Amino acid sequence: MPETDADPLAESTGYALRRAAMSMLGDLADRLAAIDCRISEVSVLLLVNKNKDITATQIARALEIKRANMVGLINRLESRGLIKKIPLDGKSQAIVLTPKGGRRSARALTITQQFEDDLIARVPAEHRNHLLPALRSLWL
Amino acid sequence: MPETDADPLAESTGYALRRAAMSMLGDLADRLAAIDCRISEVSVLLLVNKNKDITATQIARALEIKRANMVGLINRLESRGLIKKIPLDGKSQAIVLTPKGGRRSARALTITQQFEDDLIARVPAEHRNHLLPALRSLWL
DNA sequence: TATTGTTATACTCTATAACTATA
DNA sequence: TATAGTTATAGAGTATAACAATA
Repeated sequence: MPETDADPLAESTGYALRRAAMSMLGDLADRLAAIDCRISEVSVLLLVNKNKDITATQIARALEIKRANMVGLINRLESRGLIKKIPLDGKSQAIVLTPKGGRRSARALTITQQFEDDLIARVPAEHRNHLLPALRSLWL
Repeated sequence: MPETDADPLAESTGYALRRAAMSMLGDLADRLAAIDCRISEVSVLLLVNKNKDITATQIARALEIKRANMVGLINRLESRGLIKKIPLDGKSQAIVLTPKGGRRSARALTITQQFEDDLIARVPAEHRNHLLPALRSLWL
């Protein structure tokens, strides 16, 4: 059976970057299904946990999510009782974790840290310490 | 002005991988707009150019695209006169480049090779040779 | 029976434009 | 004037289930 010749994609760092990211995101999404959360939702929970009285706009800037797309994300977390909104003034509102959200955030942190350990363990030792700096150099 | 504390995301290889891939894909998509092609379309053109009489199902396997999602992709390329379908038997059909598709594929290759060079150039020299093998180890 | 191509459908993520109210 | 939150909308990628025709 003749295999397809994937060149020049096979030698492409860009293509490998996309495939590695897709693979990684699929794995992480599967693990986060255990706490009924999407990757984007967990990103918000962890960020809110670390930053008291952060606003939706600040979250959007930190995660490079468009403000318009924060609305559904925040509302979904709020409707599940994981976060609540607290008015800071007439215009801004802080996003804070509820007790339930705090517990969910803690579980999310456990899962993501284990995920991170497993991810790094798959990289051969001689390349391991180069990966994060290399990725950061591409992270405009 | 207090900045947001993005930890633990800031130290996460998984997060950096996602951000690097998103940044890279955005850059590439911008460059491919010059030849009015999406990234997925160019992937198909380059693959078809390298593999004579490849079928849509084989393309789908090589690029890890679901067969159902190949239909629109192939039809869009066909309606623009870049590829044509040639029956192999009553069930399978080869996807081949038209002359116009061949020229488009050549331009796509020039753009993607320049893109690749620019991408690699952004990685500090001491990490450069480690990136591709590290990514491949994560590419399940 | 398994495979190819296809239709239909749905969900996620991303993106822009424009509106309201407030700083 | 600029910013925060929001609405509406659209495009792109990805996913599954199911079907007809053919190997």
